[in-house]
Amino acid sequence: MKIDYRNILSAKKLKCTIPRQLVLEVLFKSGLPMSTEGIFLKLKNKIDEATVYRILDSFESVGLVRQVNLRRGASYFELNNDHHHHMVCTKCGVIEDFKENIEIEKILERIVEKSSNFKIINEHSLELFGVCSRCHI
Amino acid sequence: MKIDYRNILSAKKLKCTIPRQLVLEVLFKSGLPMSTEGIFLKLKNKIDEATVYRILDSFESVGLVRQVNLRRGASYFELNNDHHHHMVCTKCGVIEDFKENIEIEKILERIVEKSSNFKIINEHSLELFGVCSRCHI
DNA sequence: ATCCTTGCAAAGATTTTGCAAACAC
DNA sequence: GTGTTTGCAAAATCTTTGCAAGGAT
Repeated sequence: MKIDYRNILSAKKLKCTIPRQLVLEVLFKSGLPMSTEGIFLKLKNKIDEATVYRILDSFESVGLVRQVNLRRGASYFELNNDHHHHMVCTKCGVIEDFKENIEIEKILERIVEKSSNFKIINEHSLELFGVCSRCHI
Repeated sequence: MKIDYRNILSAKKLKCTIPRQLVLEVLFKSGLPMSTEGIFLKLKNKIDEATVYRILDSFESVGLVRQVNLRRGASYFELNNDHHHHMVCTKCGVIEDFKENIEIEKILERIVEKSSNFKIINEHSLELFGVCSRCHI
């Protein structure tokens, strides 16, 4: 199936440029969180690394991507389409997604309601850190 | 109440040095996640910034502190004593803690059990991003 | 035609490293 | 005394910025 990157960008009122389409494509094909450098390397000699930073900024500010905390040196981003979270192996770095859980959502809603201070929560991020079966002795 | 930093360190088999005690003290007194730079500034002229990095590394590897994802430029760390999570205001940066929720823990356990790959989860990190009441129009 | 985006190069910020001196045990 | 940790300075890594040229609508 062919993905219409132009449509995705214009829906977010972003101009449809080659670099933006390329970054979108890389993210769609990867399906996993990627670092700026990772994206840049996939597109070596096609676009500048500073451009990757700027594109991820603009994508994040319109909600196309979200930042993921993988506790590594650099920032990681992934598409913000289906909501899910991650298990990260602290030995080999492999990432496994897990689907958003409706029970957790509800509990979080209640927690926010009880909060003194916060009225609006736009997003949340949940990561589990452990050891995958390949790395487990 | 007086906190015995020496005891905390030796329980983790870390040598009790002045810089380590100072970093511990700053983290205890702050009670909130702090960046390397924040800790360094609190201790200006007492210890080197590279030392702060090395101390946080060693603290993290023995589980004294954990890294927190605040989606800012630098890494943030906090004491790993009582388990809790954070709501972060994306406008002003204020951080509010919320207690770990036993229901969420149980759900996460079940998710891990169902996971194909992961047998051990050591830690998890959950952050909510939104707008606090002061910043909300 | 106009405004936004890109590439390039340079600067800024964050983090790591090597090594000799100082310190903990 | 021995092995670890620290300070300092330098390097490496990650990210942002200014500006002129190029591109999208």
